[in-house]
Amino acid sequence: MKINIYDIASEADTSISTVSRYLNNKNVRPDTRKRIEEVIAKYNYKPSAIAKGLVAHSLKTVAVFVVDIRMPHYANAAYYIDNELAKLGYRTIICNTRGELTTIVKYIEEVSSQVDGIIFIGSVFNEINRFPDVLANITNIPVVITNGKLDVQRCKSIYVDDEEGIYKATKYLIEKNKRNICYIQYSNNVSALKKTEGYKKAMEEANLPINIYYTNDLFGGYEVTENILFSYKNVDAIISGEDLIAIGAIRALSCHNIVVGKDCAVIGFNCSQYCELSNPTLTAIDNKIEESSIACAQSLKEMIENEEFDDKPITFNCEIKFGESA
Amino acid sequence: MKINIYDIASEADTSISTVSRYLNNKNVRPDTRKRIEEVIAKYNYKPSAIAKGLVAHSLKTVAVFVVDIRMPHYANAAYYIDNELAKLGYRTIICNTRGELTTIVKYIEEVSSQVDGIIFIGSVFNEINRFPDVLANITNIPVVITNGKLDVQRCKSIYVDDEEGIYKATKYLIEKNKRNICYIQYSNNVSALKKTEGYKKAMEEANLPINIYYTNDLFGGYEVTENILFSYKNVDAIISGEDLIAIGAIRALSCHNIVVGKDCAVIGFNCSQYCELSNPTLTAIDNKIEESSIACAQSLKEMIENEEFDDKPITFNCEIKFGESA
DNA sequence: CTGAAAGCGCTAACAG
DNA sequence: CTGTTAGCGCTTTCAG
Repeated sequence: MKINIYDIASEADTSISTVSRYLNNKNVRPDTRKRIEEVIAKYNYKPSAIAKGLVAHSLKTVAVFVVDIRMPHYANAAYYIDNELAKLGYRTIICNTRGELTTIVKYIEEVSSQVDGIIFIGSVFNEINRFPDVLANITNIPVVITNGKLDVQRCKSIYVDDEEGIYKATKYLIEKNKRNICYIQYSNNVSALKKTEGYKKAMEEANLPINIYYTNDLFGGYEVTENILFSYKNVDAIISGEDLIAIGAIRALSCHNIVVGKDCAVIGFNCSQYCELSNPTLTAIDNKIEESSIACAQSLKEMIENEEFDDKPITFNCEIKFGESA
Repeated sequence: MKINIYDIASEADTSISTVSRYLNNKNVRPDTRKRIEEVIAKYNYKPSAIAKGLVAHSLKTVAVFVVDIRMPHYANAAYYIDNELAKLGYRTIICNTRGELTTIVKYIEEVSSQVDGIIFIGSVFNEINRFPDVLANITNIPVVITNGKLDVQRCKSIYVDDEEGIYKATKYLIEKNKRNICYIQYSNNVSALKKTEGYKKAMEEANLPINIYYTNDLFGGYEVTENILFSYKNVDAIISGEDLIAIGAIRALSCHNIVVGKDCAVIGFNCSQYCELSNPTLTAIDNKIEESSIACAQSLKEMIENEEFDDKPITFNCEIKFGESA
């Protein structure tokens, strides 16, 4: 039933090498070419990418590890990476790990012998360094990681200066005469901690009180803000390391009849599309997802195709993108 | 440099078949097993998934076609599908097509000879039927499509009754004494048109005026609603076939000091996580993304692993999930 | 321009 | 339990 290159060759009365040449756009005499074309059309033959892959030692496929594709940050990253990789001739396998070590390990084991390289999005994946036997799986292929560094031969790091981003945001609020600025930390990976440091640094420099709240729930901004309003009544600004938390904060403030942007400023992080849908629209730190994602894809392609690569990390700086909330 | 099964066999002083048996957890005498294990560990050997795939005629990989992974609906679908497929032993290749025919064609050609099956999310992909030569690419593998049917041998359809969903929502508003209900149609694929039909049907049955507005911009809800407020001042309810449009509508209404949920009701569609972040929270049609996505994954697995399959379409019905906006 | 033959790394009879 | 052998479907020398 399944047609292969031998079938085509015999029916077109030529050799498999000639069919192979035809398939790879090499020189084939017009009449031979015509016969091959007819047989291929007749049987609707498609060469096996797997067999091709065995010879080429590559399926032109890359795995992208994210925490959860439903979160706008990862969805954006996956979108831009897939887009860029497609241009560069690679397919994208998506791995939703939920940040769970067991899931990460399972995906790495399954995928590492099938892909040409791996992109890890997010500092959670630094955890892998603690498990040498897991690391061993990716020792043969190039990897790119954002906001981190893996202890393997061929690893490229793409950094986004999260700390500086939140520092900038905090400074901005201080300049706008905000004095009671709270920070809501979401999760506790390396990036989350750095962001918190940025807040602390700016507040300390200005000799202002530090007030940090925590949540691990992406939709927990509302609840945390209710706590803030209860425990820190004169709050006049809230910053969060994640847009969705900030949007939750806006909702809570509005429910308490606090005019967001005036009575209390709010700044988010990631600059996801939802900033524009928030009411009022959210001011947020733009952490250059598109640029950094494209850099991930391009760097990995370089590493896959050349033994040598520039292992100097790439760093992107954040900017504030203004909405109505601050 | 690259180690293969021959290297392991010779260094462990046994045959490749024995190594193969070891790798596939078959019976191997303890001492032989031990030698093999040592050599494998020494060289950090990982069997090639590609070579395995060539023999098995399968890489245990599935392609999922979406319009844009950044849209919550597709992100959710991709998440649940990846999750379910992972449980079933398959990897997920993601294809962001933006709904562009050329991109769809390109991805199909690249991917069809590499994957065990394809899942198409969304009625846009019905367009493929118009191009027999594209269809020819997927004639050898099983496909699953939501809200559509492709003219290939092995196609399973998973439907979500969008029309009924919007019909239900409209009826509900009518029962709540809303009389000037507008509908905002987003994009114009089969599903979008069906939703509009659901609205029309309910309005006609109740002898109420039909007012349909259009946008192709996922973030265009704000603008359209401004138009509505200008041209149809006594509007008392807005329904949209997409949550983000509805959230934009809420924003516009609020800006005009119209109390959403009281003066004007708003109902969205998809029941994405952002319903809860909206201010006020959005009432929306739950179109069972999790259930239908799992059904996609399971159906495709059945089709991949069995020549026979139940080609009866599966249909899911929508429910209203209440927030504060209606 | 074309064909024969070797090989990519693994699995699966088959005979021992 | 183990080794030999023949593929899986393609690319790539190397002669012709």
